[in-house]
Amino acid sequence: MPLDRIPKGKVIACDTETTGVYPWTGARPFYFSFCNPEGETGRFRWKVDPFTRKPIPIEADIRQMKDFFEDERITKVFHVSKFDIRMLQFTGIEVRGRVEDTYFAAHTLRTNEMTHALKPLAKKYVGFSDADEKTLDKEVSRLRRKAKAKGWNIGQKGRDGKNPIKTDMWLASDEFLDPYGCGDVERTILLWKVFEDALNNDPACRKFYERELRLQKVTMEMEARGVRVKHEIIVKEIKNQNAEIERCKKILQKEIGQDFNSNSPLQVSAYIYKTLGMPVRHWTDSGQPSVDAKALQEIDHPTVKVLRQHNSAEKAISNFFQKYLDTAVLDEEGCWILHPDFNQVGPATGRYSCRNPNLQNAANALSTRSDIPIQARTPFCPRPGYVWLSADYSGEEIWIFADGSNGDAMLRALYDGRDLHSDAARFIWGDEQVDREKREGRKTSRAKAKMFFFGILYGMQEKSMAAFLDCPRSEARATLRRYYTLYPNVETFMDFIQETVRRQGFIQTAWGRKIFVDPDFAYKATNYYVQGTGADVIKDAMIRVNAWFKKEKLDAHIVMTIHDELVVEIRKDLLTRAVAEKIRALMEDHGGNLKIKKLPVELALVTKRWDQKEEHLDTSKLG
DNA sequence: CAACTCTGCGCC
DNA sequence: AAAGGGCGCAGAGTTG
Repeated sequence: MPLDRIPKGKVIACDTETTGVYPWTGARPFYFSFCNPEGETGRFRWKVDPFTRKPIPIEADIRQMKDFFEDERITKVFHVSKFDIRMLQFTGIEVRGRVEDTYFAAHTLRTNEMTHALKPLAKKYVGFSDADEKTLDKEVSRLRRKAKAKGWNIGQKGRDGKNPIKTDMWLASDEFLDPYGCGDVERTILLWKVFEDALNNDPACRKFYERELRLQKVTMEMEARGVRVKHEIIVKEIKNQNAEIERCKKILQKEIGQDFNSNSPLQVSAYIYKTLGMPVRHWTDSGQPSVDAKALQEIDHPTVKVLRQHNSAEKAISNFFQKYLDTAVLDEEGCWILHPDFNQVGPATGRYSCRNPNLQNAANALSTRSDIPIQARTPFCPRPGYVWLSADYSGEEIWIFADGSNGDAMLRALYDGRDLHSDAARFIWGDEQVDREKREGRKTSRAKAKMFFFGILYGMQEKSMAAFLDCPRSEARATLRRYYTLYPNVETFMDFIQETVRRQGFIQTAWGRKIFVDPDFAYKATNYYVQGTGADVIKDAMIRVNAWFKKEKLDAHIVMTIHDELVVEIRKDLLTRAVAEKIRALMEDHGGNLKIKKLPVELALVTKRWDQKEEHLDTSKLG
């Protein structure tokens, strides 16, 4: 049985159970558990009002927890500390002193772990059974049905898309909840013992673990600040897209059938390949005839065009605008704000990922390759009195590639400010073709050369390359050879990286951070190097930029991080030339981890709406 | 009903 | 032998 207090110790694992995952709309903790290295557990449990879902705090517990969490001498260990620290903040409890995080540790030590969730990790590394979760899940499912009948306010699906069972643990009795709640802190402390040793034995690894801990403060500020969206624009966009859906639906029902569902790949496939009798040219991974955009684009048929317009409109609503509407919250100033959930160590490469909503994939009609573009950035805008400075590393991948591979020709071209993809297009397909396209206002060859580079980087094989270039394999091979002649480092670097993976099972970014790669998938490793190094670049930059804002007490805030881009919200009158250039310089400085002098950063300005970004900001025009 | 896979698609 | 990398999201369809 857990104690009704916090066990003694210098290092304590902590966890909270909550009424939801989204504190911005009222989710709060109602269960707080603790475990010391000796395995003694303790917990506080508060009642939850079944109609408001609000936990009823006990003042004495809060006082005890404040004494504990504010005590700088005690190390607190969490699994995904960001979540618990924020939940505690919303309860009026500040977490001070050293924080350790088994989630960060797991990811830093083994980037290729199947999952970094607490229960599977504990099962794998310390043999801790995960049976308690299933037992509790079953009980909560049962109680949810009873609660529903009583008219209680039980968790709805939505917002996070997660199982609402996880948000209704407050329904369970101690008998069911304690083994689970205290199980998690027991797992955490056991895992920490293992991971702490591992980190101590690997100082290089610890360096990156420490960086994640420092970066988390930046992440939490970024999320708390959030991103403003205009509610009325979202509503208007949904209305417009709905009208488009209705228009398309009428045509599709008339042409194909009353109950035709264009969201069903199965039904679309039947229509395209059976009813219309089109030849199958594209296949899905599992060998089914594909009806993706690429396949449909090749079919010149009026109804198919309507089908694609319909799907685009549906996606605009479901994937973007509806999600924004569902997750936006009203702040004190009357602005609608999105508070996304950034994951610092989601991707295996060390990049950030983002969800609820994902701000890293907001459709941008200006840069999309689709011929039916979605414009999802229209509702995004700076807060009143602020502007956005959008700073992105221009051509980051190719700079990192050239740097890592010591590509003389590539570096020379980059330093000369040449357009590498244009050069490559000329080299591969000839001046005549490129010049002709230029006169006709097209950039087909250049775009193809760019895709060619990324294809190589992503490990594209000859077969796909031939399909991409629409030529026989022999010709694709010849084209690749010519590309290698222009940039010899591409071939040697790819070979070197893949050989490294086969030999040692991991690669190292320019920062020296290890990324583990399955030797059977060595072709992925070159991209891992570039993507992973890019992650190192922006993570260091975020820490520097944020620290400088703090030091200068500047009313400026990072609001988004999009792989090679930072969006900074800054009070309008503070965005001077000096400030803009300082941000640029802080980002361009790679701390000597690259051989090149700097990674060039381009600045852009957003004053009204994200989709009306003014590119190539000339900072000399600022005050 | 919840959890899973498959398909497709937006971004870098 | 075969493979274009990394994500999050939603809907359809299946499974238990």
